[in-house]
Amino acid sequence: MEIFLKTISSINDETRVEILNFINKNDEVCVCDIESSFNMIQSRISRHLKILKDGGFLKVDRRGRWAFYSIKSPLDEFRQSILKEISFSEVKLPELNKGCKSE
Amino acid sequence: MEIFLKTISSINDETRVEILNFINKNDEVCVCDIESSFNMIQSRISRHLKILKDGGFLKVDRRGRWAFYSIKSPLDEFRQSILKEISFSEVKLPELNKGCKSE
DNA sequence: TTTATATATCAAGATATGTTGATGTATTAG
DNA sequence: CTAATACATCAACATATCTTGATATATAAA
Repeated sequence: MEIFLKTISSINDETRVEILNFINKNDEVCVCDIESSFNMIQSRISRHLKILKDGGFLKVDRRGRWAFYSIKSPLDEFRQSILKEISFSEVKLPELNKGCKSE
Repeated sequence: MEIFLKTISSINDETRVEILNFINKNDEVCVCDIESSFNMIQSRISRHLKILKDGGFLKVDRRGRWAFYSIKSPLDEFRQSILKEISFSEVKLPELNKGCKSE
């Protein structure tokens, strides 16, 4: 039950659904790209990413000073059905906007 | 998006997940049966039932002075997958306890 | 028609969650 | 080593949600 509710609460927020859909469509993105694509401050993005990760949807790969987030793989059937439902739900999908100042 | 979030928020609560699972296992129950099976006050049960109904999971059939709740039928694939996941999630399932004083 | 039962809804208080700005940590460029 | 960049976390405030007790409505029994 705990895991189920953690999964559900992680997607019980408009911003997180949009971020999850964004990552799902863009394969792998770093925090500053999400930040500039959504025009939201970094602490907000970071918090939501943590919740989505704890909800079992995302994985992180830290390379250099960046944290690259992508859909966890393999993803169980239930979370897959959620991603599918989200992609059918006309969620706002901003353009990918590279926000990092270095490389 | 609105519908998706309404669906998700309706199951983002331990009590509602338990009630939903309870109704799913018992086919059709009235409010006072849920009230006495869960040992919760009526206004609380009533509120949660409304939210689950608005979330697209339940339907009501009013007969006499009772309101009988059951799983909405037909149920779309996404909500079906949620019910399935709940039944796999070791949710507390109280005994059906008839709570109505009349008949 | 008066009363009891079944259910719904509302207001108030308690609790949980989201947003922001500040600060902490890690990595890398200079 | 110092400074800049990328990211995480925390405290404070704002907002949303849940619980309870009171009240409203509807049905049916007496």
